[in-house]
Amino acid sequence: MRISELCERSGVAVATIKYYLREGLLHPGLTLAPNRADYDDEHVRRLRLIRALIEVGGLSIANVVQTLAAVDDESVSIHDAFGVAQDALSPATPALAPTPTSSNSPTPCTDSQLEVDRWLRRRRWKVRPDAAARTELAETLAALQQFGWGHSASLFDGLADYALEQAGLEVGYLDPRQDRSSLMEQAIIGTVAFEQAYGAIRRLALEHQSYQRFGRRRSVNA
Amino acid sequence: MRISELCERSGVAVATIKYYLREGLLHPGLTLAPNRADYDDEHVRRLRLIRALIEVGGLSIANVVQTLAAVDDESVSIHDAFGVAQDALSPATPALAPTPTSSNSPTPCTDSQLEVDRWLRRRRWKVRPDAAARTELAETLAALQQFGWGHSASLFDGLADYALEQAGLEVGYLDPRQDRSSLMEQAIIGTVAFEQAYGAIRRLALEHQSYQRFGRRRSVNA
DNA sequence: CGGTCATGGATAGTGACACTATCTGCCTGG
DNA sequence: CCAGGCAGATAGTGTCACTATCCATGACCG
Repeated sequence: MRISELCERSGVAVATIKYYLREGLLHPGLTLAPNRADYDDEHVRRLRLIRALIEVGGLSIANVVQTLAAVDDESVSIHDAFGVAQDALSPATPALAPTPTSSNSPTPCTDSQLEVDRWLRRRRWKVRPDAAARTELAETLAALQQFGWGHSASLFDGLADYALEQAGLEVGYLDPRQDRSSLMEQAIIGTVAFEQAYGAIRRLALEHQSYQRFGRRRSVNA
Repeated sequence: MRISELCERSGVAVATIKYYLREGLLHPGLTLAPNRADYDDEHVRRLRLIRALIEVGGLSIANVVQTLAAVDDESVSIHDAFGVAQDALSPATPALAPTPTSSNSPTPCTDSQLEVDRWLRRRRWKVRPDAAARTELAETLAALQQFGWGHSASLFDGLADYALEQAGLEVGYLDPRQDRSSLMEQAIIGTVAFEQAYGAIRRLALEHQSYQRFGRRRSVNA
């Protein structure tokens, strides 16, 4: 099919498809002539994956490139794919110490980092030492502490018990007998989409619970 | 204190503080003279909140403005604050039907939306009909369905049970006898930070579980 | 066979965003 | 009394994800 048909089927604008081709997100079509190329269902499928990663997962183009590279690289195992998807989802940390004019250190993040690392060891979770989520969790812990939410990483124990269980279900859902690329796609979409889903559900639950506790009397404010 | 001291104490660059003042994120200091203004601990505190919302929650400046407006508006109840924080966290939906060159409809989102709404009714969750998280969840569900993860919103039942429990704990942790602004801040930070925390923990758990299932034999790929 | 028009490929431009830099006069502390 | 920090205003920067324009080509249509 030609690019215009690919556009129609995927709902992605032609100019955007060309952009994705340039950036290497989408494999080039089969060139039939200098002004002719042929795209197939694989391209439609890939575009769906790209859009899902961007719209649902909120990934940047660069992260999508990395993730897709892992999908296409036959030497990357499913397990590694989870690592790739995980790191792509973790918001980029603005590196260490941007030193904002003053070299003052409002960064108790090192402490939190140590605490998080200890906490992971206690739980015996096998996680790469350089997993991006470690840092993210440390920063989050630091923020929570600053605003009066507990003090230690054991604050996360309940969360972690459940996350472990949920992750087990999710990983178990994957059927290793599927063809590799489907499996990869499913693993990656699962990683990003369930994360968004839990976030949304959590916010809905929070609203519901706060209604039960603080609501009913409509904003009368004493 | 003057702006340079505020900068030192908060770790935010002077130029950035000025920017926040312009954008209305930070209340102006007490003007003592055309070239003199006085800032206090409230400003330091507010800057901490702003940075936490931006760095931990990933909120845009515009969302931070909205959220802080709710914090400062005495007529907004705690319950409403959860709603505000929730909507600020939900990624902005690119409106309805951007019609990307073709008016083809690759949007089964309406179906998912109906399904999500029915699902919420079944659970008897009291949630604003226009809560942003509803739409977000519908889009996520659509994506999951496309890639072979189940079919109905009951996919989320387990997630929801746990989220409800967790949200109950979180809301229960707030002490209504605290002064209003602290309570608001704590509620808002809790909303955004626990969401990030769960995301990070979930990714760590996923990596651990996938290691148990697919790992050990290092990426040998058959 | 000739005209038209979508296409592939390249390059440049756009608008949003979150700052960042510069400039202009002031005060004010030393 | 004057060097220097400060408030306030305006303009500039870099990144990101597209989007628009251009050009030469060649497929399809009559």
